[in-house]
Amino acid sequence: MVLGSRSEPLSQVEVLVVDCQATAAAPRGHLLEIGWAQVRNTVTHPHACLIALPDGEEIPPAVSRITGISEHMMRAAVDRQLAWRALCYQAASLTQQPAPTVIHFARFEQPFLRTLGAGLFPLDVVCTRDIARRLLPNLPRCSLRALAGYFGRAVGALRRSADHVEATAFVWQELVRLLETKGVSTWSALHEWLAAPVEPTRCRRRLWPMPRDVRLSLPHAPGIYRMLRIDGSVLYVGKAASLHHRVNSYFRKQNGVPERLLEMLSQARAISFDVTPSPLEAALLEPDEIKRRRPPYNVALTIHDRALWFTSPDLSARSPEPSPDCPLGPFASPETLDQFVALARGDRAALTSGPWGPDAGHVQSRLRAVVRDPS
DNA sequence: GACTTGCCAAAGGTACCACT
DNA sequence: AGTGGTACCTTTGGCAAGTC
Repeated sequence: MVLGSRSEPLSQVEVLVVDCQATAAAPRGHLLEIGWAQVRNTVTHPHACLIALPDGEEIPPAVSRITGISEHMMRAAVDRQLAWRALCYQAASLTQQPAPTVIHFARFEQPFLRTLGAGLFPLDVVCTRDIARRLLPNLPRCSLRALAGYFGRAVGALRRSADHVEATAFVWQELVRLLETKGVSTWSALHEWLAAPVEPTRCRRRLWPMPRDVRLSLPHAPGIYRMLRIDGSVLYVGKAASLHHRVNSYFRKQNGVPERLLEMLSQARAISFDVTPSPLEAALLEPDEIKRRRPPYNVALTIHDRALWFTSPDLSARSPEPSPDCPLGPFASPETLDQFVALARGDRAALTSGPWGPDAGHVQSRLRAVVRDPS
C-alpha cells in the first residue's frame, strides 16, 4: 500500500526517526528504551519510553553509567509490545507506507525492532551513518555524536533515546540538503543510491573539517586554545607552549589517533585562542577556562574519569570534590596541588624540582590574586 | 621446459568503527 | 569493557605471458 508519492522531494518526505537503547547488542541484549519522532521540515516532540526488562535481567553497570538509566527509573518502564504498538501506530499515520524510517546505525536497532514485529515490519529503514559514510567518506568519524557536532549540534553526555532521536533528525535534515546537491532527491532515489556499489578507496586520507589555513595561521607563541563547533560552542580547551605546533600536531597523524580525539576533530570547524606571556601562564589559565566553559572533551579534568582535587582559598584544606570550603580547582593530582601550594607560598626550593621550573616567580603575583579571589 | 613476472580471486586474519 | 559486522590487508594459489 503506497499512500504518498515516492517521487516527493526528499526534504518534503514525512519520516519517522527512531532510536533504541539496549543492555547489549542483539541477540544477547534486551531493549531498554525506544524513542521516536515524526519529521517533516520540523521535528515533532520526540516520544520515548523505557522498556521493561525480562524477569531476572538487570541493567549492566556500564550501560547504566552511559545512559543514566537506573533500576529505580525502570519502575516507569512499559511492556515492550505496548511500546512497539505505539510506534507502529505512529508509523501508520505517515503518508507513505511502509513508513519511511531514519535510524542512525540501523544495524544495531533493526534486530530488536524486527523481533518485536515478529514478521510484521511496517518500517522502510535508511541509516544516516550509511548515508554519511558515502557523502563524507573522509570524515574521521561518522558516529551520531561526531556527525551532529560536525553539522553544529551538541549531543548530551548521557545516551538517551529522546536526545538521540532529535540529533538523528537534525543530522537527517542536514544530509538531505547534501543529498539534493548530489541529485538524490526522492526516497526511492535514495534507496537506489545506497544500493549502488561504492568506488573502492585504497588510500583514504582523512579530511578534517577545520580549514587548513585556520590552524596554519596560529602564532608560534604560548597560550590557550579552544576547539569550536560550527555554531561556536566550545569542544575542548587546551594549553600550549606553541599554539601553532600544538594545534597542528592534532592533524598530522593518520593512524593511532585516540577515538575521542577523532570524534572531537570530526566536529571542530574553528579555533579561538589567547596568547599568554609564558607557558606557565597558559597552564594557569587553562583550568579556569575549563571550569567556566565545561567543554565536553576535557576528559582529563572531569570528575567522572579520575580523581580530582580541590583546595580552600588559603590552601590549607583539600577535597576530592568542589565545596564551599574547597572551591579552587580542579587539580589533576595531589602532586599538582602541592606544586600549586608551593608556588603560592613562594617556596622556590620545592618549585624548581617540579614542572614549574624557573618561570615560577613570574606568575606568583597572578597566582596570589587567584587565591585571594577564587571566583 | 624451466623460470620469472604480473595479474586476479579467494581465503583468512586483523584492524576499525559503532553501539550499549 | 565488551561485542559484532565490515573493510581492509596479506597470503596463497592458479593462470597466462614473456624470457632464457
